[in-house]
Amino acid sequence: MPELPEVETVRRGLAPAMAGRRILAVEARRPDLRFPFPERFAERLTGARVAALDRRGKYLIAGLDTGEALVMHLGMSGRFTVETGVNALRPGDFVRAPGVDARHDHVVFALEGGARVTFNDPRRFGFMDLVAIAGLDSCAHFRGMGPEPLSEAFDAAALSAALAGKRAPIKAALLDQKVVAGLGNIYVCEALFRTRISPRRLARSTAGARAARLAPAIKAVLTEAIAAGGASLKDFASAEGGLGYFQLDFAVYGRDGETCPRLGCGGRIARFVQSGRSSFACGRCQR
DNA sequence: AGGGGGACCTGTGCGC
DNA sequence: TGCGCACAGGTCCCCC
Repeated sequence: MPELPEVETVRRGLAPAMAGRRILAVEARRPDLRFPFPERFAERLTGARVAALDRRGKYLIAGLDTGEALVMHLGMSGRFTVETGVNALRPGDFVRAPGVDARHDHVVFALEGGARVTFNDPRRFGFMDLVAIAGLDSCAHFRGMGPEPLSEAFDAAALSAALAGKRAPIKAALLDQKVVAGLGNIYVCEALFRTRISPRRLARSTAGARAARLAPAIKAVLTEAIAAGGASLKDFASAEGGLGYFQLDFAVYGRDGETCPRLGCGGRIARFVQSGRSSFACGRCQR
């Protein structure tokens, strides 16, 4: 479920249970997710205090007082469940989010303060890693990663410079985490719709005026999505239901065949495949 | 060197 | 009801 807004929503849901707390126990129920867990994964985490829970792009970063950071990625299907007051629960009281199959509970953290945090990931495209905080920015996960789209560093000039000269379609360029961090298939489609740019347009032809429209549109669509995710945080914290991902009203994503929502356009939303992934766009108003 | 396509997994929904 | 196929929010690796 994870593009930047979803990961940020997860971060906000996990922070109260994890930030400032000591990790009392860790259980990794299999040797790997997408990648093998780091050596002595559980031992290196046990007893460590989580200083803060941060996010970079689609990654969650739990900085520890051991000098290491727990780096987590949700992949396509990763999700966390938080149960608070576990000590008060009796056997059988376990509350599970609908649609979450316990067979795919791969990592369980017991936190000081009584919370139990469970990572569930059916497809196992997610992963966890332990990285020295001193070398975090230059580690394999973050080296070369583009700016945070909601930071001041990401503006029209920065985006324009990153797109200049690129022969790839703008769709592919915006999915490239080196151009800007955190965008995925949904929000790229949505940002391109808002700016009336065709996903097929070559990135280099969007440098300049179109990039100047894109940068603020990307910030807006992400900000709105985070606000919508935040609305369902209560559900998340109580481990009931998902994050309201599909409660969000996307203008074009998943709306193949529908009439373009742009007032007065009258075009039709088409689905087509670019570099193996679905794009959704209006053929009339997006150029 | 940059970019496209396949691989990695499991689950779900659809048409037949 | 059952089967096969297409498809799903991401990233890495290989090959051109």
